[in-house]
Amino acid sequence: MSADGFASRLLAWYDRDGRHDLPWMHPRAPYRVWLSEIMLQQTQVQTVIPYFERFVAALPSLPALAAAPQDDVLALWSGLGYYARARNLHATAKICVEMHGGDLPRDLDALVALPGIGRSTAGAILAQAWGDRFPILDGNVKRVMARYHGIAGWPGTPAVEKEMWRLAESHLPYARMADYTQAQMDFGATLCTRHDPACVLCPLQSDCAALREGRVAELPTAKPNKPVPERRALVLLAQDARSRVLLLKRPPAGIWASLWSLPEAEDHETARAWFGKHLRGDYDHGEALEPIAHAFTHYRLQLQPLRWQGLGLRDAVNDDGGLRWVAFDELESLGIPAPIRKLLLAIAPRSPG
DNA sequence: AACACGGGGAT
DNA sequence: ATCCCAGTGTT
Repeated sequence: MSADGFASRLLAWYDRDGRHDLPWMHPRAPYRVWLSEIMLQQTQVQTVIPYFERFVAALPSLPALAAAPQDDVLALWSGLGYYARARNLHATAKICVEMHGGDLPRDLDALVALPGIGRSTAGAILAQAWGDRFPILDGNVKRVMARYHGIAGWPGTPAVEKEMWRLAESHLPYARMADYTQAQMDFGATLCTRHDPACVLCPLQSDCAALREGRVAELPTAKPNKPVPERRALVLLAQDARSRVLLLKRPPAGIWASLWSLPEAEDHETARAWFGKHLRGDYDHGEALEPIAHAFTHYRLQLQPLRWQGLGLRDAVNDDGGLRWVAFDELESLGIPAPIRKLLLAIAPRSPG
């Protein structure tokens, strides 16, 4: 074990107080570890668990994922956010079937070369799936390193991050790498938390710089914040005589890439033009529904839905591959942005509200 | 170095 | 309201 006792103390804590029953641990197979690590990027454990269970039930192996249609993968991801993760996951599965015999490569650089896998995720996969000796540097480890070593400066800056990689590497044990990796994440998520960490219970309290210096609350240094812009848009909620809803597949890049959503327009002029080109009916008969406010990390979005019923498509646009009438009972099989899904469920027949 | 990329939970 | 989370990819 490393000489300073960091890892051995963390492992002893993990044996008693860590989480040993997370779904991706039983079995702790490479495919499941990989999937869990991707889902857990910027996403908390309790959010991920039901998505993970549903995903592995539908696509239990890497080759099964590789063979699945993209719409199926996005439907399984729908509501989890950061949909590039799902597209990269799918792309990586195909590459692994093509180049690595249907398995993930057991090699750091080969993993990092795959879409959606950076250095931290690659280390987490190698350590948890095979016990290989690589560090991770996620938000938990950054927080623990900042406090334990008294490192000031936002961890997103390259200089701070580089120093933290070095420190994380310096603590690696020579055995139990899978448990050690899980231990760090459990420790950061449940004891050395962002707010009100349980320092009195901490196995590292005797050597923690932040605790010694009374800087626990101010470390790690918060990200400098900037004002977030607001964007407004109209969304067109067209229904046909059978109450089906007209959905449009979004472009493969940008926000909500490749998901099915409602047609959007910047203003009424643009909306009217789009309506006239694609639909038969009277734009001015649209009913304005309650606006939807949706907050992203980097901007706020206010959507104003306009609803029409009993419409038809113009004959000429039936071949448009990105447009589709969708019945309410088909919604669960498609990848749809969370606020749009919520809106559609609110107007569904026999729905609450 | 800064930004894009979702959604939910905590305060 | 605001922050931030088991980050990565693009510019």
